[in-house]
Amino acid sequence: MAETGGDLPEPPVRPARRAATMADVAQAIGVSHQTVSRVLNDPGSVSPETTSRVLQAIGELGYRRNRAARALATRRSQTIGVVSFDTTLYGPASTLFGIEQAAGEAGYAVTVASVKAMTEGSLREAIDRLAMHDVDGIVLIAPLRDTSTVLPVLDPDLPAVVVEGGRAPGLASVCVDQELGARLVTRHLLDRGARTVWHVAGPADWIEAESRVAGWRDELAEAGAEVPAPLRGDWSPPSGYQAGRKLARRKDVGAVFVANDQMALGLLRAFHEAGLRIPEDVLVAGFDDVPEAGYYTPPLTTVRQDFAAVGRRSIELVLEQVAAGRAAARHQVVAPELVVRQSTSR
Amino acid sequence: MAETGGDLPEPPVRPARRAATMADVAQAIGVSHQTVSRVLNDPGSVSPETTSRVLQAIGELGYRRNRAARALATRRSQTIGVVSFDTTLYGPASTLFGIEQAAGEAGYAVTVASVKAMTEGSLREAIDRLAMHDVDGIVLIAPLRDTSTVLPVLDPDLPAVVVEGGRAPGLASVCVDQELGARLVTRHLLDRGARTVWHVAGPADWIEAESRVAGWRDELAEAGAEVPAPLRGDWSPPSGYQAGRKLARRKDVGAVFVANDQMALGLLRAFHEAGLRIPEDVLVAGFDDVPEAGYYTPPLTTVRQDFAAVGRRSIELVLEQVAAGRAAARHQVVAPELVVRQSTSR
DNA sequence: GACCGTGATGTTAGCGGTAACATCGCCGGA
DNA sequence: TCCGGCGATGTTACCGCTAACATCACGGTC
Repeated sequence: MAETGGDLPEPPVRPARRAATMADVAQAIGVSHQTVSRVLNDPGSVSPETTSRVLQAIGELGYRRNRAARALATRRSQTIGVVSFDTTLYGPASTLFGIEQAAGEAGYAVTVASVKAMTEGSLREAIDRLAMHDVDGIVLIAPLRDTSTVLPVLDPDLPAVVVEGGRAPGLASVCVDQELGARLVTRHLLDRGARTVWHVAGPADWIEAESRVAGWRDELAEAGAEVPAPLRGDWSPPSGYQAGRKLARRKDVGAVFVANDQMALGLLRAFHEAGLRIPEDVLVAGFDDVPEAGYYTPPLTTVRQDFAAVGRRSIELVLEQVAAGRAAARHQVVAPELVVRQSTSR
Repeated sequence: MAETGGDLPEPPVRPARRAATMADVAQAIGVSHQTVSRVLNDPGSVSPETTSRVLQAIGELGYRRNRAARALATRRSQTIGVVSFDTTLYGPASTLFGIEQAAGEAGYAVTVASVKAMTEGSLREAIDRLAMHDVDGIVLIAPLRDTSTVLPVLDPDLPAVVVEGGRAPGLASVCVDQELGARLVTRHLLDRGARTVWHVAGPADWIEAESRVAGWRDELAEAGAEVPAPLRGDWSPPSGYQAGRKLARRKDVGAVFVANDQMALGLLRAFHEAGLRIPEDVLVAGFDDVPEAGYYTPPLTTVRQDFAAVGRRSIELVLEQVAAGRAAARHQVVAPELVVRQSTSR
């Protein structure tokens, strides 16, 4: 996309004083700037005596690398771009935190572009904003089932990892094993005496939601239990509340698996208002293990996702591609963990 | 702080092909690269005919600005650094989201450095990581009362804004009016018939916590009500739970103002376990208005903070300083809003 | 007709670094 | 003793852009 005048802000006033450069360090001790560069980047190629003189001068002059110059010379920015859906939600916020920690440890900066809707248009706009900052790679937290919105907006030459998304040809990806998590919690509810398990699912176009539906459905089928039609939510507490009101009107609901903890909270609210006791009357379980889940009324059984591990793995994969100079369609899966609390303990 | 060899990752393989440059665009239509630069940065200084030829060539060649070169030439990176405490918490995550949106609209990238503890050491490390990326300004989400940990780590020449922090000489800042929020909710509880209001406060060294204590205390004093000693939490649900257990043992607790919604959730849990009914037996209110607060059992009265506005104001202030080339110790206050729900409706 | 000012565009240099090629001295082998 | 190789360091050029200075043509005024 071409930029035109007016898109960027006016370059502001230059800083009052400039920092020491390699040329300054070199001149101070009578070596070439190339020698200073070698000390920092290829230390074995400089004699120990010269190396220590250079390091001392660096310390005395307060020299600090100039990222812009290095990026220009190497054509690399040491920056990873992250495109994410709503980062005030616990899952994306936690994944982003993990990404930022892992990137920092690898010496990379993280630039974030958030999108409000996972449409091709808003993804393209976010990726264009990142491309303007010459990121070396992209981590795309795009939990959509349909990767047809993702592939057209990615530059095939730019290293990329999709997190919690569908398997796309040629793309690396990291995800938590959603189906396994759903199976674990469904099995748990059946083991606690439920004849079948109702399900409040996430949005139909989210691959996480679909995987959880698949895991719940498969586990029920394998147990020979009836498979009721799932209800649909949008991850928010109000949508869980509405689903809870519907389920509360039925007489045959003994257990509910809710696709995330926030909707589970809404559902608990609705059941409470309808006079249902958890877990005496209905077993309830969620997914995610948000920090508050242990303090719901009652404390919620849930499936814990290791978002920090997801963040670390995605940085590992994207930097592997950056270092190799080419894409690598590797796929990594992080295991979930069932956390049993009072909402299923009767 | 001087960098030495080994601190940065090995510069990776260069991209396979290089993007079009201004020189390419210029050569394609027979003008100078300076003319191309003028079209993008000073459009009024080039004739309309030449301007349209340049823009067409830019589109055809897929020219995209090179940020590193421009940063080197102007000594500006168009990047704002954000230092924040735990960005998986709702407040910091929401503020960060607001900052990222506002910066994007102003044509700036945001680079984030998260810290786990608000100590001088970890703040310095985070700011050093940002300085390595030559940020043009810093937004420091540092809700500590004692700015003595903040001032030593900030470069006086680097534009900075402190968010939710103490007033420090020479620093710009943005905050929500915490005292006002605390007064509003305390007044509300008194108006609902409480003879006095107990308080579960945040950590003693957080300025938000102290401001909320001050607002609660002042409102009680003005109402001629007894001022009980506040209990201390650390913002987490478990700490609210412990406070709730202590309060539940007393016979004289008719209303509690909890310093955030997560601790309020824990306190509600403890009261429930002790057989106390909210709001029949005790009125309970929180602070923040997290999205789940409306679905607590019962739905929680709380004080809503406009984190998005905080984010926008902080970007406005930091970019004002960047443009002016000097610090401006302006201070902006965002008003809170009382949200009344069932936990105080009897 | 000459001269001066101004708008439009071109030329040159530098921002701070890395990479490629050059130079020099020393050491070992013939 | 001479020559070649290699380690350590220096020199030059370039990365892509902006800024400062230069050039040219045209129009207006004297």
